[in-house]
Amino acid sequence: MKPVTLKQIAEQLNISVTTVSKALKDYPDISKKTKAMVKELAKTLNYKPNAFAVNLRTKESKTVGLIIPEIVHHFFSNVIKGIIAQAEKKGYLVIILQSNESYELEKKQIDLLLRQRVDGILISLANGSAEFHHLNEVMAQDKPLVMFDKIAKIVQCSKVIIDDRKAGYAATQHLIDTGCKRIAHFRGALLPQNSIDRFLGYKKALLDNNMPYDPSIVYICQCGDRSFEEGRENAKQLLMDHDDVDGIFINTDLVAIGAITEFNEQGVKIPEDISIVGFSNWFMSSVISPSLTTIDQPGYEMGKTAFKQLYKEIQQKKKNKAITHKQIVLDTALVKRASTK
Amino acid sequence: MKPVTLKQIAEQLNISVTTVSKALKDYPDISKKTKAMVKELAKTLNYKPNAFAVNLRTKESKTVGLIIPEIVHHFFSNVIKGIIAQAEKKGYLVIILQSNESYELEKKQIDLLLRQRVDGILISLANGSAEFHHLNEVMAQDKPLVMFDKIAKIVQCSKVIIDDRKAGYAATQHLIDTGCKRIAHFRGALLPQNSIDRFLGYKKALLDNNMPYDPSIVYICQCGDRSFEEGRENAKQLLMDHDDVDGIFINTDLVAIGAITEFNEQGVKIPEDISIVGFSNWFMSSVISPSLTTIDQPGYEMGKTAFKQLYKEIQQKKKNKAITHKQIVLDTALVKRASTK
DNA sequence: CTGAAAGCGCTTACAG
DNA sequence: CTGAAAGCGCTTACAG
Repeated sequence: MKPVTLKQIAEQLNISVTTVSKALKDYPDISKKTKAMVKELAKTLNYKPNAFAVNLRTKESKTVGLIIPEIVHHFFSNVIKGIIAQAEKKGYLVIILQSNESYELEKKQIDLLLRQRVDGILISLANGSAEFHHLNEVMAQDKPLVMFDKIAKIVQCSKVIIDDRKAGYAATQHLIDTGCKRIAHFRGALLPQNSIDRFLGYKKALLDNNMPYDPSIVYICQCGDRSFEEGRENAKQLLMDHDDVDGIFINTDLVAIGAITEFNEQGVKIPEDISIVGFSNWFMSSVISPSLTTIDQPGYEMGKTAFKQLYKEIQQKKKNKAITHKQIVLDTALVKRASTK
Repeated sequence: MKPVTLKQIAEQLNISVTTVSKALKDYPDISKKTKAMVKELAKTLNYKPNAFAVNLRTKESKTVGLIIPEIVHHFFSNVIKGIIAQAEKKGYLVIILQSNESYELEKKQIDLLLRQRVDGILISLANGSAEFHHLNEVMAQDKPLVMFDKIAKIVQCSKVIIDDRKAGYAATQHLIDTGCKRIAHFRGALLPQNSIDRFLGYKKALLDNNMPYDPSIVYICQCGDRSFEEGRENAKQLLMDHDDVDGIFINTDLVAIGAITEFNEQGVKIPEDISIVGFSNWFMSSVISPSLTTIDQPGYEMGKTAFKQLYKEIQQKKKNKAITHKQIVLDTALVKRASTK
């Protein structure tokens, strides 16, 4: 059974396609009688407008694209949920693509979305992305672009982020306040702005408290698929190289959970021997033992906010107004649990 | 900057739109010279075909819809990942919608996807869905539909599932094999087929082992947003009502983790006082303490398989062949950990 | 209040 | 080897 078209309705009713179209959209210049007649038949025939045809005419797809590094991820799946919820409210559909932390894929996916003529794009960058020509291309086409969480400062578009530096500072300060004397850091990969900023917050907190910054107790993890294993490995290495460390600020909860698992197995007491602060407040951080002190990062809200901003820019563009970029910083909060004193 | 069209390329080259279109698609009846010329200019101008126009002509959208009860969910996010990965391989985009376990929303979303003229739909049902007219409508339009995980037996379409009854049986048998004498069950909501089947597997294992089935130690949870809390509440109730229970088979890991948390707090020893088997093998089940024995449910593979089947049916439809429905059952495995003896 | 006509950007059967 | 023409299903400015 092929979908019903306006033409079929028009023919059955012996009126023009124009009138049918206008009647369904409640144009004021159509008689009540005609409207009622058309609407009834449309309902009976289960008419659904062909989105392609509408889009082609109106140059609007009511669809946005979302590129995200990883879907199986507590934080990002909350962001997705927020975006989809907000998009649905405004009558938009969301096409989701996973970049797998690959710059090449990300580039290809931007191209796919542009072909698809989405009305706007939401993106959280892959770790590997250090070159942004593909993003500038989006903007060159006057297509609204909003970055969130993993952003590039240099790209001129709206951004929704948290203050990673401040949050990293708060996490480290908490370790200091609870008596830690030698604090290590498991940082994220080198490129992403947020792992840089969390690290800088860590460093600043140390210096502000007259504690020496020692690069030999800063460990790196890629925070991809192997986050949990990286946490274990770094913890193991740390115990071997620096058994005087009594606190660690860890870039991501999943890495922190790996570290906790390793410490538990080796009989290192948390927080007595070593205190740990994570980052992101994944659900599982509240149920492991000891439960993890961490920084709460509002994923759902970030998704909602990012879509709202994108929507605003889409509207601006529709009205031929200049698109105004905005940087929105969401609040984070330290969640104290059992992994710190 | 507006997107470049075929017409613009044609004008610049002083040839027809037809020729440009054919050249870009490597039709054999276009000269090599023309092809080279067209392709070069297309590249320079950064030409991207307008998907709406193509779709309108070809009646294909190269897009599929996915409706899922919940996105922030270890199992489902793995399914999504599998679907997207497979879709990308075949050049398809995926529009994701979350039904929030609501039948009304699900119905509305099916309608949205049909308007969008997606080439096919993948769905895992909301708990509340007991009426399937919206799904039959999809099939009435000859639109391929594949259900996965949360299915309705009565709907005539392809399905990708696990054998929940067998898995529930295996989980319960494991409790029996490890010495449990009185085994409770925390089942899922009443409607979904898989919570029914897991329950039936539990029941059959009891009977096959000459153990009495006692409905008073079967607790229900909705397994929605409040899974964790439901696990705690049920565990608390169980301790009050039936302190002779020494084993529980729990419908979902997240509920089981709630129960474990409650037992830990109340000083009930796992597995000495009570053994627990969960279902789904969420990542966090391996890191909590005690780690949770559970049934591994292959989410990523389920997503891949579901898309593959959908793709097959889309191809069949394109060739005007009859669509052949298939029920695919994926393997599960018991993962033994510390919550059972 | 109604409708003929143009056009969105493509594809493809057909003619030459 | 190339191109004119029709058409996919809509929307909307315009005429009557």
